[in-house]
Amino acid sequence: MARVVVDVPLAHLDRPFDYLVPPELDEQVVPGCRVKVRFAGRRVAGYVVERVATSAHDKLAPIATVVSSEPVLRSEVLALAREVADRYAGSLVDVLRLAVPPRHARGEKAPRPEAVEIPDPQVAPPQGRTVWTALPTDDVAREVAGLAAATAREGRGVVVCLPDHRDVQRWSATFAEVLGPGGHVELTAALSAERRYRNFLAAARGDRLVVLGTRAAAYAPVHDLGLVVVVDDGDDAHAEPHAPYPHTREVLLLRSARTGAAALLVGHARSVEAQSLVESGWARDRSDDSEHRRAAWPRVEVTDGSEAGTAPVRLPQRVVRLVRDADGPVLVQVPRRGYRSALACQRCRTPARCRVCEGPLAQHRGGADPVCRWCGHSEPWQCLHCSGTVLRAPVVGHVRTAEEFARTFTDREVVTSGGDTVLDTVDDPRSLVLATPGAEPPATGGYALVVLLDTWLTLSRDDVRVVEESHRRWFNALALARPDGRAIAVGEAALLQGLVRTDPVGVAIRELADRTATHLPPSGRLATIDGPAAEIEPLVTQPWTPHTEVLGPVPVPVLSGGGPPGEASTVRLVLRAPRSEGAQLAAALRRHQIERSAAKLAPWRIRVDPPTF
DNA sequence: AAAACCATCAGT
DNA sequence: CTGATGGTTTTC
Repeated sequence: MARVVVDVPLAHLDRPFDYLVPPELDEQVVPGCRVKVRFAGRRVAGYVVERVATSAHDKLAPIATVVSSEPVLRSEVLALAREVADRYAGSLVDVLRLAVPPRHARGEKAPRPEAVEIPDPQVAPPQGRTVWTALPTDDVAREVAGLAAATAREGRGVVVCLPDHRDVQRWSATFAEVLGPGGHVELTAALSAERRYRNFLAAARGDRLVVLGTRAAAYAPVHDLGLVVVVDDGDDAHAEPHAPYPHTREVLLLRSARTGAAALLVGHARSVEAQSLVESGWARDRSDDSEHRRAAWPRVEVTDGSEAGTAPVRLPQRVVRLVRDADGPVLVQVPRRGYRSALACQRCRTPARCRVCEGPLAQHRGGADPVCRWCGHSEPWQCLHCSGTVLRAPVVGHVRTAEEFARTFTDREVVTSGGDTVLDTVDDPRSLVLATPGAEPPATGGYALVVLLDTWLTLSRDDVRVVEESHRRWFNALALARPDGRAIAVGEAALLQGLVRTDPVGVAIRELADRTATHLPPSGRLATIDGPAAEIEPLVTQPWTPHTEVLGPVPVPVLSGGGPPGEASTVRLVLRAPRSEGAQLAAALRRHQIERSAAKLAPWRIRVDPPTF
């Protein structure tokens, strides 16, 4: 007999089913292989998870066919996927869809790659768990490649996850240098189906020990895992957009915990989650003191854009002067337009928060009382700081930034990077690059000057993570400056102290304290449930866990491409629980989904610890 | 989408 | 009590 996980998404069928193995298939049915079975009259795909001698069930159906004997679902990955599904109140097969790429027959038949010898990097394999907040002068890719080489030379596997495939390509070049040709494989969705499956199999078969990839690579079936690395874990590309919405950092931390593999979170900025791991003692802190930081980061100055006797301008004279004086490429970071901005006090610019739950406020019609986006509470607003009663919603006009810059700096080669035209690198010293956050191309030798425009606009985003996320973007841009480079930010100095001191850890410490005070992740556990108002409203009185606090329901902002028009309105419930009750909360959410799927009702959309909400 | 399950009821 | 019937539930 064989225990089979069937590929059906229904929550109440999220468990293995037993099947008879016909004698002629006996040798082919191995744990981890793909099979087809008859399930409720239908032929469905499945994975064999175990061969067993007995079953609690008496009338077993036979396995219909073996798709392939290739064991693509290793037991370590299966256990990880189960843990991820439980943590996020989702189904195992939903996680397996992320973990195991589609089969490609040609890729499976292709000859296996030859064994290679990895050069000795002359460093010890890493141990324990580390949060490394790197300086611009650190060659992070090369150092991580060295750690990977040291681990692989001991016969142990390595998984390195980067935000997007552009980063993977850059790092891959460095890995090829350090580990030699064939020392590692890439695993990203940008690869062809065949290439992706071949690389996956190279890891699954133990032919390659080092995997470099994007979020799906977190489940790479490398043998004897020895090291997991998450690069720039604050980047929202690490958050999986498909149910159950797992985050690469959490997946790899779970994996490190269950296998005992060393773990490294590295980036130029520090996420509050990383800081929380340091403060709880779970991970070691690797960061630099202010003296080393001053030497390695560019000097940052702030200008508020106010010229003598005039209103603040977008491109202050001080910035124009620095750009004119810069002898080398210049990077100008321009925040993307189209953010939903948070409401703030017109007079003192203090962000407007709900008096009941500290949630962000939204104003649906001008002049109407603001409504809390978390708990729905509404009342006339008054600023807690200055008692002002007028709210402002920062709005930015349509500015043709590139044209404006080309006119101002006629001796510069003005280029843009962002949206669907992202530059890989820049090497003309006359270049002035206008880039949106995350799309900044590295310049050969580094930038002479980095300009951060409109920091007030970046900071006005309506999002719990604004401060953390803004600083992450700024530090990543600043890290592209050359060692003697300079930087200038246009904004309010009082709000940019962490930036001026180039102190990513300080920013993370303050933000984490803030999260702790409001019982938000990572200090607390948070979940959101989206569903039809009639179904969600009764949940308000539900006893979730002893200390779960229920906020809302509130209308779901905008469901882009969601349900058919005219469908009953969707609302969102927000649940806040202590971290210690996280598993209990996820289990309670899961029980609702099971009940619903058994009753043939559409599942609710449930997110546990969403990066933003 | 088939099979198993279950309640109901006519006919003994 | 049995067997036929039809709707519901389960899904190995």
